[in-house]
Amino acid sequence: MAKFIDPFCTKCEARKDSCFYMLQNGDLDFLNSNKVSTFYKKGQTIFYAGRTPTGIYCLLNGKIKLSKLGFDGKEQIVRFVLPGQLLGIRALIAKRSYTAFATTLEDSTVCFIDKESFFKITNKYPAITGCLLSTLSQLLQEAEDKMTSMAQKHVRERLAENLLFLNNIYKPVDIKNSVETTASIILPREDLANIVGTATETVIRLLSDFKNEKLISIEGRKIILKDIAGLHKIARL
DNA sequence: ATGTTAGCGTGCCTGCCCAC
DNA sequence: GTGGGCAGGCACGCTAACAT
Repeated sequence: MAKFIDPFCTKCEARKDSCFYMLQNGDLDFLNSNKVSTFYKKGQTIFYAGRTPTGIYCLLNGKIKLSKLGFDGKEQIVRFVLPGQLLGIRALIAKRSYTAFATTLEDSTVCFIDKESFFKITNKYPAITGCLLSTLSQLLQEAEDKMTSMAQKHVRERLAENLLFLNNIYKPVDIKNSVETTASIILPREDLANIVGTATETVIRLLSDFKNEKLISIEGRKIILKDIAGLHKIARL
């Protein structure tokens, strides 16, 4: 279980994965004195759709899901946020309200930087703006891929695709670059269904099929991928 | 130790889409 | 029009985790 830690930005492990990696010591001190670190327990909401952003959030440790509610009140998970990634950047830059809910998937520590301080830093470092543009482009690419997948793939294919995606999310940092190594995915079936865009029962049935086909193993709530190549084939990747 | 709750798994039924 | 496949929804039972 994650513990609350409030490091100086100079010592922040997550910073090397963020757009703030190029900041010099003086500016790190400035960032450090203008950030507020908050510890959230699993399942807590960081911000709600409709709220006006007053700054940005940077995830220090833990995992966060960004989700939207459909017309019928059904949740759709649109993205995961990992340590070092920024949260709420699109709404802040677009000067719009948040369009999604941010909820912790596990105990997490989040740093909040008010928008004045954030824009002061980005104005001084054009490279950060470049990094943000790159990040937003990547998010757009992912959204387009997801849209295509939802429109053209069957639930079975989408589930395989998302299991492979989650495998990367849940990999420990030290084996992150290993293609074949698998992780234990610990996510409620309901959340999995909300990512795939289907019903919980359908996910349970398909997971059971995958298990019988020896593509995965299930230990309680843990899902472990056994046949990465097989899942790739099903997902048509 | 016991009761409660949340999550998981399964069966059954229904609706939609497509091929014939 | 009909049958088959796919997917969703509802109901129910089981189990593990949690609270008292």
